[in-house]
This record gives sequence, structure tokens and C-alpha cells, in this order.
Amino acid sequence: MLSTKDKIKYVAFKLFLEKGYEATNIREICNEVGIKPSSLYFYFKSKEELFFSIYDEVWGDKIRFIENVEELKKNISPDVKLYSVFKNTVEYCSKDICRQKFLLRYHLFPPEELIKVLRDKFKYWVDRENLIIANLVRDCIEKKILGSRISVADFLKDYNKFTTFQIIEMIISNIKLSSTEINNLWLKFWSSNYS
Amino acid sequence: MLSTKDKIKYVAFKLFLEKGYEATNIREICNEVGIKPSSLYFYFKSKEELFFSIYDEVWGDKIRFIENVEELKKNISPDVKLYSVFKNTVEYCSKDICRQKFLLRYHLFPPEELIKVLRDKFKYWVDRENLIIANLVRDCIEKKILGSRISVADFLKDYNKFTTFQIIEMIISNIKLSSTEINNLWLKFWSSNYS
DNA sequence: GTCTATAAGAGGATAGAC
DNA sequence: GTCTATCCTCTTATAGAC
Repeated sequence: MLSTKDKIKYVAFKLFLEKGYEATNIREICNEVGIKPSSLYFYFKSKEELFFSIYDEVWGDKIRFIENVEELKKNISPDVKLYSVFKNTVEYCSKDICRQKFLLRYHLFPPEELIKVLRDKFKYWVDRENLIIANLVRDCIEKKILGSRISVADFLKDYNKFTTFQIIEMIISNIKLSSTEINNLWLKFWSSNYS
Repeated sequence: MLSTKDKIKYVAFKLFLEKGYEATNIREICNEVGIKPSSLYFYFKSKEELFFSIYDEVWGDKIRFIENVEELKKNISPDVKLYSVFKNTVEYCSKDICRQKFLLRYHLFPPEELIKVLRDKFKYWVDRENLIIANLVRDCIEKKILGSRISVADFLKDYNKFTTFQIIEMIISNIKLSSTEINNLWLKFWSSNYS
């Protein structure tokens, strides 16, 4: 059973995703939760605070999941780790497309009143994700798995474009990828650029 | 010099794109145009009518442009026509990324009050675009340029995915593609799927 | 065509009782 | 913690003068 606070966040997430921040109003959230608006303000001091508590949770869950991918701790080749991170990321996203759609919505079309804070937060979380990838790429270069001509920044750009598009495709077509398909995608990405 | 009606549409387009339908209010549009809200209602009977007059114009301009691609009237091979349509579409989109971003915004995240009408209108315009492509693909199959195993519906799906992603990439990275890059993209698409 | 004035309602947020 | 009651502002839209 969810606490009142969690119920509010659950309902608000759904509405912020489907209707957007501006079009979602406190009264509607409260109606669905079964409380009065004044009760919501006991848990969150404003609509904006409620929104960011959800936004940070969604990003936080995703990044912590990636940081804790098991293979990262094993004593294996960095390119295998890279593949594991990609695979786990895509699988994680495909398990809960709604959350990725939420992140995409507020990345592509941030509400004016939130735009500055959103930009900062977005940068913080993406940097944290990029750190993992960048370290693995540097490892690959050090161990001569990738040529020393390869720029880490360019790799990151390609990698992010690649994953972003996989996620957008899942959102638009609403189709989950199988393990084999994910593997094939990775092979295509890796072989066409880095071997 | 723009007429008052066109000024309203110009300002409203900008705000509907940047702030979204719900967050854009009549007062702000009118302030920027330099009229009073009551004057706007002389030209458009509601905010919704104003929105759809813009939405239909953006789609209409795009589809009519594609329908009037010169090569379509020439006596040339259908696969060359197909390439021309692709090239012209991408060039058209890259010339005015804002309009494509507008269409993407209301496709991915339609405001609740407009969702039904938007769905119908979207289907109408996409069907009209698909008709052009489908006819060319059928021509290709008839003239044995494409194998008879190829399903027109599948080709359309691939083609639409391909163009949608080019457009999204232009929106996200804000980079216009050169003629050579467009050509290379097409070769990659065509050769990897249909030869 | 454009204005002033205003209706009618929805929005976020708060005060204070229980 | 949750409620009732309410404040104040913003919103779309209309009536009617010029």
C-alpha cells in the first residue's frame, strides 16, 4: 500500500506525463488521490517542488541503475562492460517506457517557468551517465581495443545519439526490443564505427 | 507588411511552439501583436480555431510542397523520383526546423482538449504523404526495380521511420544536412534494405 | 476593425479548525 | 495529517460603443 505522499507522486507523474506540467492542476491530482488540495501542500510546498521531486526520482533511479550494472564490477574487458551498460540501459528503458517519455517530454519541451532548473538538472544527470561511458572508452583505448585516434567526446556523442534514438523509437512504436535485437543493434553500432 | 491576421498567426505559432498550447495565453499573443484580446476574436472564434488554422497551414504547406516536387512530373525512373522526394523533403524540413518541431510537439504530446481532432488531422496529412511514396514504390515493383517480395506497407513504415528520425536529429542537434550527406543517407537506406 | 469593460470560471496557494 | 473556507490572480470569451 502506497503512502499518501507516494500516491500523490504516482498520480502527478501520470498527469505530468500525459497532460504536461501547465495543463495539470493540483485539484485534479488531489481528486484522483482522494485528498483535498490543502493536504497536498502538507507534503510539497508548491507544484514546482512536486514536479522536481518526481523528475529527480526518475533520473536518479535510471542513473543509479546504470551505475550499478553488475558487469562494471567484474574483471572483464572494457568493451564487454560497454556492451553490458548499453544492453542494461536499453532493457531498463524498455521496461518502463513511460518514464523515458517523461524525461524526453521535459527535455524537448520544457515549461518556461522550469526551463532554467531543468537545464541544470538535465546536465547533471547526463554528465553522470557520460562519466561511466567515458571511463570505459578510455579503458578501451588504453588497452588498444579502440584505436588511439578515437576521441572520447565523439564516441560519447555517437553513443548518446544512438541510445536516444533507440529510446525514441521505443516511445513512438511502443515496441520492446528482444535480447537478440539489442545485441544486433550493438554489433551494428560498434562494427560500423569502431573496428 | 503582414496583415493583422497573419501577425496573430505568426506570433501564435512561435508561442505555441515554444510554450505549448496550454501555457500560451491570448493576452500574451495580443500584447506581442499590439492589439486587444477582443480584436483577436474578430479573426478567430476561439483559441482552438487559431491553433488549428496554424496547424493545418504548416502541414498543408509541407504536403503541397512534396506533392509538387518537380521530378514527380518528369519521365524518369520511379526510384529516382523516390530519391528526389526524400531529398526535397529533408531539405524542406531542414530549411524550417521550427515548423517540424511544431508538428513533432503536437504529435508526441497533444494537449488533451485537442487530442481527438489532432489525431484525425495527423492521419489525414500522413496518409496524403504516404500516397505519394506508396505509388512510387508500386511503380518500382512493377518495373522490377524492387523485388516483388517487398511489401508496400513495410516500405512505408521503414521510410517514415527513416525520415522521422532525420527530422528528430535535425531538431535535437540543430544541424542542417548538406546535399552530399542527404545523398549518402539515402544510399545507406536504399542499399541496406532494398538491393 | 478595434476598443473598453466585464462576465464567469479555473488556477495556485494559504489560514486556521480538528 | 486532513479538512473547510477562502484569497487573489489569471484565463477565455463576450457585449456593446466607436
